[in-house]
Amino acid sequence: MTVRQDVHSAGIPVLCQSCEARHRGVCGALDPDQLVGLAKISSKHTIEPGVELIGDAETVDSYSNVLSGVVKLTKSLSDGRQQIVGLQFAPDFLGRPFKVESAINAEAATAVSLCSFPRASIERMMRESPELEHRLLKQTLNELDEARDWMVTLGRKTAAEKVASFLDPTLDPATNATSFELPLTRADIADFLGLTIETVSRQLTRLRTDGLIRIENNRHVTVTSLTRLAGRSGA
Amino acid sequence: MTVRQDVHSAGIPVLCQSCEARHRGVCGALDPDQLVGLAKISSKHTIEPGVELIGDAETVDSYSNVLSGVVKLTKSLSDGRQQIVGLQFAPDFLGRPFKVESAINAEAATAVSLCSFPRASIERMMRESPELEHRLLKQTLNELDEARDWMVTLGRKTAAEKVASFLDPTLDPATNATSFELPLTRADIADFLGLTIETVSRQLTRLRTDGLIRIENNRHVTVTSLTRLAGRSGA
DNA sequence: CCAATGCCTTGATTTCGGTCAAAGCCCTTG
DNA sequence: CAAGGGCTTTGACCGAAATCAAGGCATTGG
Repeated sequence: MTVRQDVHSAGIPVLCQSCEARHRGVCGALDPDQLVGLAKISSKHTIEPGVELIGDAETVDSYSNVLSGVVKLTKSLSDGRQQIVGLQFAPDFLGRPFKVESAINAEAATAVSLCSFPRASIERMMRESPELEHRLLKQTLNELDEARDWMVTLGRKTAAEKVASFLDPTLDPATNATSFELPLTRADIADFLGLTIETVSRQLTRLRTDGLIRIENNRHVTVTSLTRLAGRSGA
Repeated sequence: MTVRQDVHSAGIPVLCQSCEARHRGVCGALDPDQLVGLAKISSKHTIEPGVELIGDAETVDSYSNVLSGVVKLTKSLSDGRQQIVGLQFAPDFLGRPFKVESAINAEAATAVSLCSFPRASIERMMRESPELEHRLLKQTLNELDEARDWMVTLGRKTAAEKVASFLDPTLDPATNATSFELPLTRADIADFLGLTIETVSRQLTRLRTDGLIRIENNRHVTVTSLTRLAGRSGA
C-alpha cells in the first residue's frame, strides 16, 4: 500500500470557491481561466466512513478529487467474496473516464472529503485541455504500476509476507515516521490482501510477539525493526 | 484473460514502410504527415518464443507495437517466484512512458512480431500530438480495468475458478468460437493465476473428465459446455 | 451500571493447494 | 529407430491458511 501525498505536486494550487478548499487535484492541470469556470461548478462533500460513493454497475455522473481521507475501491463476486482493488488518497482523481458504467464499488474507508465536478464538465475540459489528459494518464500509469505490484503480492506471497507488504510502504520514507494509524480495519486489510480476518490478526500478533511492531488501540502501529520487517515482505 | 483484437480499431491503418506491415497500433493515432516521419524510423522485428524483450531494472530505449503473437509481462521476487502481471496482444502498445527504468520483464510467450520506435521519437510525438496521448490513456485505462478484475481472481478465487476464469474470456464471444489454441504453457498459466503447474494440470484434467472441455495436443482446447464452465469462473 | 454491539484475538480442526517424486507423451535429432 | 529433452500428468503426502467456534475488549446507549 502506498500513501501518495506527492503525486500531482507540480499542479498549481487552486481555490475552488464553491468548495472553499485549496487543493491540488485535477484543477491543478488547468490554466487559470479554465479554473474559474471549474471552481464555480465544483462542490465539496464530507462523507462518513462506510458510505458508498459509487456502486457497482451504477451510472456515474460526476468525477471527484479526494481532498482527505481514504477511499477504497472494491470488487465482489456474487457470493459476497470481496477484493479491494485500489485505495485512493488525496489528491487522487476518482472516477473512470470514457465509461459511463462503473464496474467497481467505491466506499469511504475513513471520513472522506471530496471535491466533485459534473461528468460533462470534466469531459469537455478533457477534450479542450491536453494538460488535463496528460495528468490523468500519469495517474493511471501509476495506478497500473501499483496494481501490478499488488498482483505479485496476491498471487505469490505468503500470509506473513502479505501483511508485511501492507505495513512496509505505509511507512512514509520521506518523514521517516515508523509510527502511524492503520487506515483500514482488519476486515479491510484482509480484503486488500486476499486473506481472512483471522489470518491477518494472527500475523499481526506474530509480528508483535516477535518484537517487530507495537500496536496500540488496535489501530496505531509502531514499527520497531524496519529492516527485519522488510525482510518479510518478500524482497 | 482477454484477447484484444478490437482496441484501437478507430485508428487509421498505416503502412510503416520500414517494417513493411500494415498495422493499427500507435501510428494510427497520428495524422498522415507525422506518420510518414514515424514510418521512416520504425523497424520491424520478429522474435522467438522465450526471448526477453525488456529486462527488469533495464533502461528502455524504445517503444513497440505488438503486430502479432503474445507478450507476457512478469514480475519476480528475489527467490524466483514469478507472477505474470499482463499479457499483450496485437495491436497493443508495449512500453511504459515517463519512466526510463522498467520495473517489469517483457518476454515473448509465442513467436512475436513487433514494430519498434526510438524512445525519443515517441516522446516528442506524444508532446506534439494529444491524439496519441488520448489513445495511450485509453489503453492504460483498459489495462487497469483488466488488472483489477485479475486481482479478484488472484485474491479471492479457488484454483478451479481461477482456471475457469482463464479459459472463459479466452473464447472470443464475437466469433463464437469455442475452440482455440492456448497461448501459454502450463507453467505460464500457473504464473498467470498464482498457482503451481501441478494444480493447473489437475484442474484441466478435472474439467476434461467432467466433460466441460476437450484437449488435443496439450494446447488445443475445445469448450463443450460453456454455461457450466462459466458457473465455475466465480460469477 | 449493565446490556448490547462491533471489532479483534485465540484456539481447534479441516481442507485446499503446494511439494516431492515418478512416469508418460511428444517432438526433435542423430 | 533409438535416445534425449521439454512439457505434462498423476500420485502420495504435507502444511499453510481457511473454517468453525469462543471469548475479550472497547464504546454506546438505555
